[in-house]
Amino acid sequence: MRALKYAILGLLNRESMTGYELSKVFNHELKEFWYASHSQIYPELKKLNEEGEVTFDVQISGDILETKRYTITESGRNDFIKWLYKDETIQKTPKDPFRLRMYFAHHLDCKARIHLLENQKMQHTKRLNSLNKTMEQYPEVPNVETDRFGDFLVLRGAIMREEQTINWLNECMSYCESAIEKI
Amino acid sequence: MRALKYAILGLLNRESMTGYELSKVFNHELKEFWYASHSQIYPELKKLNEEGEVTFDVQISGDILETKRYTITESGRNDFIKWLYKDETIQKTPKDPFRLRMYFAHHLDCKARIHLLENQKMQHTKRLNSLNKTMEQYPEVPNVETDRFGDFLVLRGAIMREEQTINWLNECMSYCESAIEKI
DNA sequence: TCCATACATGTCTAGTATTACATGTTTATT
DNA sequence: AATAAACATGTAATACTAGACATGTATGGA
Repeated sequence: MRALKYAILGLLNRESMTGYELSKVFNHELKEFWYASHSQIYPELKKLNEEGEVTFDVQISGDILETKRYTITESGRNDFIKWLYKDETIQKTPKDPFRLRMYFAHHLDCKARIHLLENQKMQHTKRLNSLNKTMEQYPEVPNVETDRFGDFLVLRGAIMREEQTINWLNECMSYCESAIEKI
Repeated sequence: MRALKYAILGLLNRESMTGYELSKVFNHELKEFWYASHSQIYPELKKLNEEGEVTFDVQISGDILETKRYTITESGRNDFIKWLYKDETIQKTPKDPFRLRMYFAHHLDCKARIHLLENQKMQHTKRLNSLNKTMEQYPEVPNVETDRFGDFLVLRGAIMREEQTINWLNECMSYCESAIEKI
């Protein structure tokens, strides 16, 4: 599948970047649907270069610090566009360790369960707030032809995902609470 | 983290099972939040046995076919319960290759984009229908003390997740369609 | 001038996961 | 009697990912 390959090609297709810059993008703008650490990015760039998908120029920052600025090649661009059009089977539902825990939750007393749920809710709420903050940059739907449109779509998706998760957590808590009241 | 370890221990804590049976559970009941293929399960069972978390009895099905029925040990049960109570940091948002694709979608014309979105929607709708079918087994919320309660919670979560995904796909399509109308 | 933070690039190891390889039995249907 | 599908258990090769290890430069503030 090599999703990382296409993620990198897609970004380089916007503009030439260094490995370090790619790394920052993965851990900020893209982090709601893809991410990679520098220990994955540097080897992948090396491989893409060997495959002729990207080239690089060595530049000097300051006095001696070398940086490699990578640029997508024609072949890389073709591969990227081909990948973009591919219809795909939906992925398996992603693994979720918290849901695994809740699946076995009847071994916990209700209080412990609610505590775990509250903890999750707090963290998801934090994430949602931060996403909503980012959304303020988009007072209206960006033009479909710009790359800001893609940003906007996945940001909307991330917000909806967090809201839905919080709804689920609330529902779980209310079930547990109504069980306590029955006693 | 070893989530697979605890998933297996949790299931064996319900009842003794063979590797083959575990494999079926992972690919059916648990598949909305965890899964594993037999090539992961058999080595993990071997390891858990070496660690003293599970024991097994060899049984004969039919004339000569040997099957190993695994049982959780006291130590395994303790480890499992300890894991169950652990508060945890929420995981990173799961990677999603389709959202990655949508992020770069402005390179696609609107028709192609809608086609991809429709394809996703169809598949998620199918999954949602099948989940709703499963939900028919639960005409009411099961008792909190039973393991059916956990089943029910994660099933509700899976349904909400699919509904939300479909909402997002619809929203994406409507943005694309309104862009076509403008022309 | 010192120090902290950010910039910048890489490798290595361990853990996790997927797919293919490999083998054989049992049961139900035709 | 033949065949297909399900039962049953494993290993090997490959891929992916995270975290630690390793090294050094540049910049801005105290």
